[in-house]
Amino acid sequence: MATLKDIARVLNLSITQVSRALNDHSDVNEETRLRVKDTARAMNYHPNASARKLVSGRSGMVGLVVPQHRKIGQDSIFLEVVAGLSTQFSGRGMQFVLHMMAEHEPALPVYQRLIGKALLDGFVLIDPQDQDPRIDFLRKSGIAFVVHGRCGKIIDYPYFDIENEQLAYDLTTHLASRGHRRIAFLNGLAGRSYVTVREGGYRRAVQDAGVENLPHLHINGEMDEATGLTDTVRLFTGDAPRPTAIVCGNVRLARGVFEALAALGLSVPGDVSVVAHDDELPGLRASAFFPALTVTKSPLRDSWEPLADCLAGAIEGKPLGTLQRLGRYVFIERKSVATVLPSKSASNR
Amino acid sequence: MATLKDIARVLNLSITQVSRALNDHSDVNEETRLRVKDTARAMNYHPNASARKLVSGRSGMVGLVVPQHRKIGQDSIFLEVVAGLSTQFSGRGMQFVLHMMAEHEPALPVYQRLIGKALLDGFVLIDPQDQDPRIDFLRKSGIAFVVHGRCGKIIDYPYFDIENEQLAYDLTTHLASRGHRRIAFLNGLAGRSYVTVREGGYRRAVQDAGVENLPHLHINGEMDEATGLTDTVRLFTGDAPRPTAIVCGNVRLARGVFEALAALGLSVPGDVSVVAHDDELPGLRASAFFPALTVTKSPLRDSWEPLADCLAGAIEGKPLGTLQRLGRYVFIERKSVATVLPSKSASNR
DNA sequence: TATCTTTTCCGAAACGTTTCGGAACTACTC
DNA sequence: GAGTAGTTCCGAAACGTTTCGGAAAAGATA
Repeated sequence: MATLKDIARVLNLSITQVSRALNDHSDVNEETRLRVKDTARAMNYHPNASARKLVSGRSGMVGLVVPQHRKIGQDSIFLEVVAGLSTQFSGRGMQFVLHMMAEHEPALPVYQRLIGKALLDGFVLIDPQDQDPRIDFLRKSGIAFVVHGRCGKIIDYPYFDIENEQLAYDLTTHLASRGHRRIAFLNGLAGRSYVTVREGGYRRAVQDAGVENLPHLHINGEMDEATGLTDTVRLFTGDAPRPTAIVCGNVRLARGVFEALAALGLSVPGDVSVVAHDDELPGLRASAFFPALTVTKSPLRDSWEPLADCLAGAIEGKPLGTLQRLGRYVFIERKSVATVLPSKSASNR
Repeated sequence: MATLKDIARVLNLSITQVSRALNDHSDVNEETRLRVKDTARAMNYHPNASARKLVSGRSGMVGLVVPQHRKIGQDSIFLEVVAGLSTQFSGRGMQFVLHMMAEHEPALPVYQRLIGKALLDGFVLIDPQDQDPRIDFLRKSGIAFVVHGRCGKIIDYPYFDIENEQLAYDLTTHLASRGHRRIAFLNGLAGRSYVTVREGGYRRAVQDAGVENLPHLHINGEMDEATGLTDTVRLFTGDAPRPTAIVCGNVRLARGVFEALAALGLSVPGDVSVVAHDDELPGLRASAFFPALTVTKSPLRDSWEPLADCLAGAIEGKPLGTLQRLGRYVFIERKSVATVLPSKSASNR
């Protein structure tokens, strides 16, 4: 591999000057700069990342640490995350390191080790929990990072997030405004920050609508088809007051809900109205549901670019203000919601 | 971060001796070694990977370069590959770099750049093609690599592979031995080395069975359900002589075949016998088919450990003999094959 | 002519590690 | 007591880059 020394020898220049020419420093003759860049290209020179990291502290590498889990082979969201982030960073000439932990390995020591080795410039954090210790840890280590989501009270770190509170509020309120009084919410696994935040939005909407809050209508769980199906069956077979509408945390849950309702002989939206948040998961189109599903839409795919932007910015030391971004979502009304007549909404079954 | 210098200062030793103690060299007092290791742990020292790479040439990082493609969100094999390899390397204290290329970006310059930066110790190559230029390129660059599969005539590089020729031969011969004379083979995309090799095994089996080779019965294509379905429909609706048995390149194709046959009103194995190779893809169990599918089984999941082994060995400079491994497969006979009577096999439709 | 700027260049040090070639010391052999 | 062998240590160089603090040359100003 060609080094600075090789180029310097060929051009009869000092290593210093070659380095400065390649890095566009000011005190190098324009003609020299061109000569240097040309021969660098000709000798297909690439700066040695290790040497550069050693002296400048930058390696151009970022990391993602994720726990291995049994069902990872079917976790299409994980796939989306990895493919998206990798594409983003590769496109910026950065290296993307994927570190999979053993299933229940504690995360902090892993970050500790990786930081110790000093080869990563920063981390992407996904799936933040309500009180996520990783954030504090990384903040204290002084390494750059960006969070996909927000958590905690003091949000003084780079993040990309969508307005989960408002989105849950909008979905729930949409149903309430159509006369629904008992609205179920199939939310994600408790503990995840976006799940908690969405729960807040749902609560606020229920309160604003002046509806009694029935705890059994808010359900936490895995966000897959099977969960959507079983939760729906439970909602409509017990003795508890049954909902007339369901808000689903994502489209996959909604898929399960539709199946369960069909199996129970209930029609959408005739008997039950359904809405969902739509991350645009691969192989599931809300518009192709029957009836087409009313959603708030905010493609997960749009996250990777701002996330990579923010992390790159954080590494370069840009001010925090430019590193905190919110993604947009749109409300798309389709055919899965019906208006409830006052009399019907008062009946119990 | 603690460095060798820090430890040396604390223990009143030279940097040299601390380094040698930590790396278990012979000429350091046993008691010193312990003292060094203890304080290193106490100061939570981790060797700086860049510095190490710079002088020793090893960074402990390996890379996988894959092209981005439209349907990557649903490519569960890709997911399996990434999760499997990452877990393996992370478990060995190595870093796994995932580089996604733009959709039709040429691969060689990407490898060139990555090698130039000199931060990776080696590469994992997946999806080798019949004449894969990457292999020659990496060989010439002198960097370590391991191939998932084999290709070309001179196989003088580390690889992990399964016996694709023999496996296709076994599946086809199994059907021939049950009296089938027209056996279709739904193979993968032409050009991939394992597809070509399997085609060879199929050809050999057909020849050994003394059966006429009907070109229209060997079909190349994507290995998904949709392809299995459409290919089967085509096989059973044209004027060409129809098969009495089908060999599927994987279980997902077989799924599509089963669906198509059901739609066509043909029974398995009464009207058509079906066998497949089983990589144990997530969410698809050959034993849960109805009727249960006869397969050659060789879980993809068993590839990652030997692949990582071979690459690590290649980086350490182990002899080639230990770096070329073959995975086993087992033949599992179930219920999807019937014996054909001579009279029936002679009829045309 | 002497002093000051500006432009263009360079030597040397530094980053943290590994490793080569010895040095110092002890213990043993003849 | 000289030589040999073994054990335990260390200084210095090297890897390839960036950057600090100047230096040399040329032109402008006094």
